[in-house]
Amino acid sequence: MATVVSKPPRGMVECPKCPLHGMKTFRAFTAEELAFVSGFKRGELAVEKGATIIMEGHHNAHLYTVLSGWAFRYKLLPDGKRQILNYLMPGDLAGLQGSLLGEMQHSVEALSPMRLCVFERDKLYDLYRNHTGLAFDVTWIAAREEQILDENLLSLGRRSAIERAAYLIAFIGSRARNAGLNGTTAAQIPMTQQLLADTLGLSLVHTNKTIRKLVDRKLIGWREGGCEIKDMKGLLALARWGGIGETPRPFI
Amino acid sequence: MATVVSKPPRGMVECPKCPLHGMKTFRAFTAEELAFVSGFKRGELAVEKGATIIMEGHHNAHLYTVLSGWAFRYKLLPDGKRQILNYLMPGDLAGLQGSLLGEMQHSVEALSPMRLCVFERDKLYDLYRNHTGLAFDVTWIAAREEQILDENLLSLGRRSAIERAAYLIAFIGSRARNAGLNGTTAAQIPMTQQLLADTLGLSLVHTNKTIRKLVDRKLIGWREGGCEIKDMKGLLALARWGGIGETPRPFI
DNA sequence: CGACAAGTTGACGCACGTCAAGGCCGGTGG
DNA sequence: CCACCGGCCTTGACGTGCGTCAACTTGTCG
Repeated sequence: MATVVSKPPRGMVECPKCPLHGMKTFRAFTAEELAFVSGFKRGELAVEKGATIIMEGHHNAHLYTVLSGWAFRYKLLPDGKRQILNYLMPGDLAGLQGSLLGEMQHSVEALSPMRLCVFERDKLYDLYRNHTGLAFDVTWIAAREEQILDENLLSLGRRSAIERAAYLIAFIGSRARNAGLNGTTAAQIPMTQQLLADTLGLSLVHTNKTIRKLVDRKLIGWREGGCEIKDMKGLLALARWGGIGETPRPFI
Repeated sequence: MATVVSKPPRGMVECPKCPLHGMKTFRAFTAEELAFVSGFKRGELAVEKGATIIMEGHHNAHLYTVLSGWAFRYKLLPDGKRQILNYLMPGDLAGLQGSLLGEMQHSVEALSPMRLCVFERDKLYDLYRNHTGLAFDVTWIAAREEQILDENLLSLGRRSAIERAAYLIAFIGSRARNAGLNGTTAAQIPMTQQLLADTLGLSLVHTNKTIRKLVDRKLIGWREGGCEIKDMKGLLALARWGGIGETPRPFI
C-alpha cells in the first residue's frame, strides 16, 4: 500500500511513557486502563512525510493513534479533484470507520514525519467489553470528529472564500496549539497553499489571492511553506466563529 | 424550547413491538438487549412538522432515536444563513454530540410529524457498561454519520451544482427507501427547494434552475413539495458516486 | 546547469448569487 | 361567492466571486 516506510520497533515507546500522557489537553488514564492499552497496542509505525497511511477502498486491519506529526484525511473524485476532510494531530484516531464499517472511504496521508500507535482492529471489541471508560472515549472522539465536520460543512456551504480561509487557519492553529505541535511563541503551521485550497474547496489561484488579503490585513503571516497567526481574534471575528473549547479530551 | 407538542405516553410503543424491529435494514436484538433497551427508554416524544427538537447552544439531557418521520440537522451563521448538515430518518440517533460533549452545536427540526424514542443521557454509561454490543452499535452509528458527512463535504467542495443536486437526491432517496419511508413504487421525497438549497450550499434561485435541468433530463420528477426519482442510475452516474450499501445496520 | 515545487500576478470567462416580478395553490375571512 | 394572503415554484436580467489559463519568480536540490 504505497510508500509506507515502516521502521520496526526500534525505539517503540512504552505506553506509560507515551509522550501524550501528562499533557494538559489530554485526560489521564487509570493504572488499570494503562495496563490494558499497553496490551492493546500492537506496534508502532513510523512514516515519512508524504506517505499514504490509509487508502480509500481498502480494508485495513488496524486502528491508529497519532503519537507525533501531522496528517490529513481526504477523498478523491474520479477526475482527480481532491477534497481534504480534516487534519490529524497527536492524540487523534485514524481508521475507526474502517474498523466498524468495513471499507475505508477516505485516504490518509502524512504531512510530516509521523509516529503512530498501531492497534489490532479485532481487539477493539475487547476494549469495549473490558473498559467501559475507554469505549466511551472512543465514542467521544467520534462525536468530536462529527462536530468538526459539521462546522466544516457550514464553512464550505455558507461562508465566503476569505471567511472560510480565516476559519480554517484559526481552527488548525488552535488545534495545533492544544496538541503541542508548534513552537512556543509563534504558531507556525506547516502547509502549502495547495493543501489549503483542497480543504477550502477553492482553486489554487483564488486561495493564493485570498491568503494575500489575510496577510495584507495583518491577520496572518506567510513564509514559504507555512503560516503564522498574528491576530487570532481578528480571524475568529472574520470567520464569525466562536473558537474551540479547551476542556481536556480523551485519547486511546 | 420552541413548539414541542408532547403527547404523553398515550400510545407508547413497547420496545418488543417497536416498528423498527423486523425490518430487513435493521439488525435484530437479542432478548437480553431488548430487555435492557426497554428499561433504557424513558418515554416517547411526538412532535408536529416544523417543531424544533434540539436547539444549538443548549444542553440537552436526552438522546433520541427516530421512530417515524423525517427531520434535519442544521447550523446557522449570525446573519441567518442556514446550512443543513444531514437528514434524520427512522432508526437514526439524535443528540449524541450533546450527550458526550456537553453543548449541542447544531439544531434539529422536524420535516414531518414525528415520533421519537427518548433516552436518559445519564444512562448511556450504563449501556456502555452492561451491553458491549449496544455500545458498539452506538459507535457504529457515529462512524456512519462521519462517513456521510465526509461524502457531503466532498460534494460541497468539489462537485458542481448539478452534480451536488444529483448526489443529494440519490442519497436521500436511497436512505428513505432503506428506512421504509416512502410509497412502495415511487420514491416520493417530501421536500422544498429551499431545503435543498440550504443543503447544497446554493441559492434558492440557482437550485430551482438546477432542479429544472434534472427534470428536463428525465432523471427526476418534481411535483409540488416533493421529488420523485425516475432514473437512479443516471443520478449516480452524474454525481460520480457509488451509492450506499445495503448491509443491515444497527439501531438502539 | 536544468528540473521541480511553491508562490505570485494579470486577463478573461463562466457558474453562481442577487434582484425583481409574476404564477399557482390552499386557507382564511369577508 | 370573491378578496386577500402567504407558501412555494418559476423566470429573466444583471452583476460578481471564483475558476481557468498562462506567464513569471524564487528557492532548493541534483
